[in-house]
Amino acid sequence: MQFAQIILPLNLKGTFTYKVPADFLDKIEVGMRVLVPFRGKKIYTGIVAELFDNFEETFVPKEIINLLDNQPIVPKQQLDFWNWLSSYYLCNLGEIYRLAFPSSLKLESETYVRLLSERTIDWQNLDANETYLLQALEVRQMLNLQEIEAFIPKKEIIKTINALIDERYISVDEKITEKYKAKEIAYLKINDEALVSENLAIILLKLDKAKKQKDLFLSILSKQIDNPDNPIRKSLVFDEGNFVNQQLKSLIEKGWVTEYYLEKHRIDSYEGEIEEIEELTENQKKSISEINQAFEEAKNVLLHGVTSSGKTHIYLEKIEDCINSGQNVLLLLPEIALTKQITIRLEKKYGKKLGFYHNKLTDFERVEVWRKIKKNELQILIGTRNSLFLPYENLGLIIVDEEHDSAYRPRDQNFFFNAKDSAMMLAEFYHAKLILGSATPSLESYDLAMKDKLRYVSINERFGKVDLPKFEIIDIKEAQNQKKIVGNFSQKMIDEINLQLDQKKQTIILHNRRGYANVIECETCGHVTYCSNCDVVMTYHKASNELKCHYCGHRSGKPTTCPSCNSDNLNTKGVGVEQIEEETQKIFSDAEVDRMDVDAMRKKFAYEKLYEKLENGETDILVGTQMISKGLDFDNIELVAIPKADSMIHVQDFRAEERAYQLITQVAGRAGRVSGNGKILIQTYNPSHSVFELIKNQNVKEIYNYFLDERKKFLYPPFVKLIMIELKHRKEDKINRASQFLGSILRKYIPEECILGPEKSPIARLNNLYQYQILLKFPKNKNYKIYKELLFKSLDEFDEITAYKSIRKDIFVDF
DNA sequence: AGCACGCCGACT
DNA sequence: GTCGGCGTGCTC
Repeated sequence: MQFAQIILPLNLKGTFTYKVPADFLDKIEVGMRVLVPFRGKKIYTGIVAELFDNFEETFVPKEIINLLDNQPIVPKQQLDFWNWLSSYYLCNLGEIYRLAFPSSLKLESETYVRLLSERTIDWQNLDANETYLLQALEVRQMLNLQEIEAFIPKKEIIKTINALIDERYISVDEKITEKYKAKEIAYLKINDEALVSENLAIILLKLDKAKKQKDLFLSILSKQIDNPDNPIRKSLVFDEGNFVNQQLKSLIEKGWVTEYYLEKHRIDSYEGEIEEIEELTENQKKSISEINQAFEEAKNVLLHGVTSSGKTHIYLEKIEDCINSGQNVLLLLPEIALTKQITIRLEKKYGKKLGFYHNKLTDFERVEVWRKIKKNELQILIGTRNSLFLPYENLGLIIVDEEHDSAYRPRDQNFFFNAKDSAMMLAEFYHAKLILGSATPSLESYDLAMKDKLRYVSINERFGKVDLPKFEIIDIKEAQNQKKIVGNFSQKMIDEINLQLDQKKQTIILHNRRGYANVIECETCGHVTYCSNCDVVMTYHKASNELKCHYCGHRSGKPTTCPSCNSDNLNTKGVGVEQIEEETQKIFSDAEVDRMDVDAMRKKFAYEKLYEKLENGETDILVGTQMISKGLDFDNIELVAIPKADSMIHVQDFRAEERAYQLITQVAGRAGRVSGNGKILIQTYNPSHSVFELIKNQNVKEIYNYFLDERKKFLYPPFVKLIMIELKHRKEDKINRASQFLGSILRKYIPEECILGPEKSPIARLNNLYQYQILLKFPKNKNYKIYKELLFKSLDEFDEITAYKSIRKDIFVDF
């Protein structure tokens, strides 16, 4: 194979062709890393995507500089997966590669500047920057751009370097440096021949003159004799005896002691005792056998288990099965931080065979996990969506916990993909089994399960037959009419919370809106403050006494008078969680009230502190946003109150009701986990709204059928496939024209009824970029592929207009 | 993506 | 007059 298609870590379409030099012909394989030149001298680490012989020379390909691996680092299954992602989500392979690899595995050449000696420097004719640079280079022969930045302003660097190149004082080169360094720890040992007793006696005699050296020698010796199999840490010996390197050095020079290094793994593994899992209940056993049945039929599973039904136990059992059959497991979680329980359990059982992979790891830690997976040293990997890209060799089972969670499809980073759906494809490429688990499955998964494309396994009873929480709807309008209301709380809700306080039980109040008030409005002229970067009203945060934009993070001080008319008649509109907290504090003045939202949790250890308070029963009432629906498993919570449930429904998003259902049900799951006395109070102006009625009855089938009917009626997933194209640019007229143009291209190929827009995005400007969007509703049959091809074609046609190249284009498939 | 090349405004 | 802005073009 003479030629190779290489994936580069750049957001460019397709792959690039390189020639394989003769030395590598018999070594190179698909999936290996190579160093290739790209655009002048720059060198990148690419991935071999394909090898082939006949190449029609329409251009002269460059040669591969070096082969970095002895064996493929990206398994075949992963490359298939990348290709699928690229075509399904319309993103470039380079973007996927960038996301998949820790950056230390993607060596990139660095530009550095070198002093040439061929001319004597004429210092008179140099400007200040040129003088600085040359002086610096006289001290250190080579400097990289970052180092130069320390003493020359960023803007002037290029100019300075170019001027000096012209004068032939310096030259510019590219250098590749290995970034990853194993963390090494120094150990000491007495050499074998020194240990022979007659030698030992002589040594000790000789050391009589050097007291400190003798002490050091003896200190090492005693440790080595006490524990011959344990390596002796140098730092430990030094700390104990206050030794210094010079003393060690002379012992080494005399050939009595050796200093050696061992690689330390940055990630500490669990070293405690290993524990067996508990016995399963009848219900759980039944689910297991249903799952086994499904696996035998080569079907994947949707495990729909009410909160605290013990889904985790079932995962553990299936993980065990998979490992016993000699294969490995990937357990995906929406976010690693909040899911302690399963981790602890698995850690106790699998110890060092368990690995973690998530965004909080440093790059080097990621590399270590990569290597361990590659070497097949881990049997279980627990991780967030990025762990889909690890180089598994022997994957037998993928579990996606909380499969409905929107953290699997974040909209604001990289290219868009849904980790849950991607996991299903990955499982297919590996011929691995898959379990999606949730107490509130996404409608899409539920629909698949009803069609038996996923096997539906449900557990509708809590672990230990604990009763499920009861739901009650409070008509706030009626309460208002009867004047039985304080602020946002009906008397009924207040009474119920007081009842809990009397019994020393804890209460959760859910209000899913950050800040104190949505807006500060001038009552005189109607002025409201908009974010300077976005087309969004700033939210008032009382706790920090400022206005915040929840979209770009912009902050500004709280105005005391109207910025427009100077009136001091300012009023707040729209209730945020801070205000609910304030009211709660006022109404239940003796209770300890805490708030849990992104703003309150920003401080270091805020979460840990709050968690402890809750655990110790110090907190009586916890007020929070959707954050409180995750990971708070406390036995003493019995009441969940939702004073303004309507705010969750009145969001313009076709998933709003589904999300409201999921959020309420998830929070409800926190109540009465042990006692079975859980109670959920939902306050609303629309007590007869179908969603609330359905939630109250908790009839899963009815709820999902209702959602499905709605989606069918208004043509939304799972009945159609949605693709959103979002165009962004600093100039509104440009983006307007461009999106109209893209719309017209699309209409040329695709039927009118499939295309909505272009129109301004609900947030017309974000971070100073104007946004327009086009929504595509494609049929969910064989035509989907055809339409998608046509979409490809349209986008290509759009890209040909050079004037629109600077427009940012984000594509959200199945968003 | 990023980097070079090329054509128009505000300054020594 | 220049410096530097960013629109445009290209990368195997």
